[in-house]
Amino acid sequence: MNTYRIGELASALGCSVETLRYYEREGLLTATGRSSNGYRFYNEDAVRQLKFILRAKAMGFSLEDIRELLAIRVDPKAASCGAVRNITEHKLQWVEHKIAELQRFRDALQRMVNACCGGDVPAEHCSILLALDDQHPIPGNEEHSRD
Amino acid sequence: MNTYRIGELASALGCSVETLRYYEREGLLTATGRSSNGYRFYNEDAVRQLKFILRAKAMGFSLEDIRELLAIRVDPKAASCGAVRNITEHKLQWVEHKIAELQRFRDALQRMVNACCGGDVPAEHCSILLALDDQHPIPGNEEHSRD
DNA sequence: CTTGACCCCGTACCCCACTACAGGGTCTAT
DNA sequence: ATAGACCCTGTAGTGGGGTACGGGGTCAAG
Repeated sequence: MNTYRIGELASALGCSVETLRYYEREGLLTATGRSSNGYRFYNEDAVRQLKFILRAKAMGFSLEDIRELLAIRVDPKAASCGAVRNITEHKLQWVEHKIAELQRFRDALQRMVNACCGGDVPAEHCSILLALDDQHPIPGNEEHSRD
Repeated sequence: MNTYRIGELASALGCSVETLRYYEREGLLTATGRSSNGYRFYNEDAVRQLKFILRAKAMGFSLEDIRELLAIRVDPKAASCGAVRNITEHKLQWVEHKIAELQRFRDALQRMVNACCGGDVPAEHCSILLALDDQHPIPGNEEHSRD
């Protein structure tokens, strides 16, 4: 099985060497091992784990969140499939909650954009500014907005 | 016109006195004036501006975004409605991107849960890493999972 | 006239997720 | 044998968005 040195891994997945060492300190990604010269090395499993971390981060998860998500991978032989499913179901609900939250943001922003003429017109009556002022709620803001 | 002291304003709108002083340092909300004793006071305009800031923050705008929006709000004749919409649309796209990624993740978790026997079996195949790894989709779960 | 709530300013500190050194060791090519 | 790329550790700094603290002034009630 081929292995990677820290710099190879970093450039392969587009993060910095310092970030990898930081993740190791934070317990998110421990190197597969050390060569006799003390250099870290990483195998394909580590590569996959790092991919996971970077993706999760791009989704807006904090490193703390990611630490928890990684824990789902509890040493697979020791844990029962049922236990893992419980954790996963719990996380699933949590992710759905996050999605719902973001969708509310999106809907509010969308309503503002829709209501805005967006032209070269002076922004005196800009409906976005008005919406943020909450003087005149944008139509549809309260009526049928069951998310 | 009635005015508020910093503590009154803070408790009225639910932020801390320190935050208000911080916003002043950051140029987001300057007090209407100072009394003879040096105390800041705020009028209704300031109250509305703070409401604006807090709502925008709740929408997910950064203080930097808000600084821009405020500049427009304060002098709406000088700015076009389109400029305001640009900022908002940009944020909107960002949020939509996050939602899409989260949904992908949710689907992966869902597939994991569905594929899991949930029994007392060792969890060797229940890896969240596998679930997110496009190279190794959970068998039989790629066909009808278009949300 | 003291007590306590409120305000002032300045500075330092917090968390998060890095990023940047400094000072050293290792490996490979020339 | 030396240059240059790479690696190590440890510590310090960054930026965003505040929060806490120390030392002091102000003001109304008792």
